[in-house]
Amino acid sequence: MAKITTSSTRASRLRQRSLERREAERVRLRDELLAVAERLLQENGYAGFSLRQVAEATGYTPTTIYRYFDDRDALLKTVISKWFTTFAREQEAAYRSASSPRDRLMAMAAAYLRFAVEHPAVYRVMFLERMDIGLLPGGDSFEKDPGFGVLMRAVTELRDAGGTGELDPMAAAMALWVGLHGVAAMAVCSGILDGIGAERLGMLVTANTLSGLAGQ
Amino acid sequence: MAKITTSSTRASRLRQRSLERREAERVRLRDELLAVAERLLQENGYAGFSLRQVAEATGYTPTTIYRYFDDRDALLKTVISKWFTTFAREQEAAYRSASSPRDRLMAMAAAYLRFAVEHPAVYRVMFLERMDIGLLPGGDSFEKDPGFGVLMRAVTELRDAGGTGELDPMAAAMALWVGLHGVAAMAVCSGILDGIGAERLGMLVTANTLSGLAGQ
DNA sequence: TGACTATGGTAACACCATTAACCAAAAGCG
DNA sequence: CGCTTTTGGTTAATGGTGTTACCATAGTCA
Repeated sequence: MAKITTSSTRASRLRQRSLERREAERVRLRDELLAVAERLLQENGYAGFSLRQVAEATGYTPTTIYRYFDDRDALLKTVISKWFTTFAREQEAAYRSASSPRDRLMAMAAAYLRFAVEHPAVYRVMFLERMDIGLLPGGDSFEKDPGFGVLMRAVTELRDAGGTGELDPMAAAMALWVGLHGVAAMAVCSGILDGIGAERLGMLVTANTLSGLAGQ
Repeated sequence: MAKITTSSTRASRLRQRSLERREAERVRLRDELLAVAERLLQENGYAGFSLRQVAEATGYTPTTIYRYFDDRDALLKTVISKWFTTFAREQEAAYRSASSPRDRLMAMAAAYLRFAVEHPAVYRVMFLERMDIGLLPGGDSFEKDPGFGVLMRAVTELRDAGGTGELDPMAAAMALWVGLHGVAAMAVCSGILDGIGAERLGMLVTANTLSGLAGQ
């Protein structure tokens, strides 16, 4: 009886280890697929990122990817969602880097453009080419996104300090955002801003918008 | 002698007519290809517009299109260049619709957003997805584009009226444009602005930028 | 051991742009 | 008129894409 029990637990331990190895290998391959997909996306852009290339780079066949992701969009979505987290973290860091509402917003604007300029292909997918992917809460609840939640917080503080008159914080935040988005879109889509400097123009636009809001 | 001459001119006239018919048929088919390509682009967007579909819709084979255009990009470029002309005409009309620099810029902003909202797929290709296509003069000479030339004119007039301080008109025009572009990009890429109203936000952003510029 | 499942691969379908080879008809010309 | 060349279309093929159905092997577990 004791012998049988021992043997049984030993077998179950072996089985357990095997399961763990399998599971570890599974997440390892999944992570590798994600890493390769991210690299290809940054190198070749959205259009130049294909399942076949991901498969080729990892030494598997394209169909294998379907064991780990529903389809191309699901893979892309997983890659991009990590970037949304990074984006939010950087915005929060910029928020904390200053104390006055105005300085905070200027720091966040600088961080916003830095993100776009440093990761142009990623920015394109996030905010231009695949905005439909649904990682940004749409409609009137987009402030639920962590990255824009901190923007809303800063803008609300600015209003409480009397910096936006009676204007709806949502509208004020939008006004600030679209200016940055315009600069960023220009920067990542064309060379038009190369000579001007996206950061410089972004600071000008943001400062303008802030003083415009102050006059409301 | 006279007879021969007559016969010769008659033959040459027939030949001339034949040439004209051929030429007319050639431009007709070319125009049909352009019209179908434009329609498909507006219906399906840039990604969903293919030579095969254009060929299918016109009753020809895909290869025939290569007799009239170098490749897919050349066809797209021809379609889009007509839209740049339309865009410039609308901007000029907006410019003429008001008399003061400020009113002119507000009217142009409204026209800009109307263009984007009414032709979202076209706007996307022109200013987001295929800005590389080279129809906008790049670098520091982008004011050579007719549509932005009139913007530069209006901004220069605004400066002469004391509306932008000593700020470079180019920078001021950029500041105005990127705000609109941000709103437009948001409008054509997502439903985020559906509840807010792109035109309303665009007017707010433009008014903000103008009052910000006035404080320079 | 035998059934079941998980994870890979193969082959195929349906698209896509692009190119080469080809062919009929028209144009040009002696 | 008859010959050659050019024009305007075709078919066939190359190489790329996402995606699916099916198969084989190996591991899990009764």
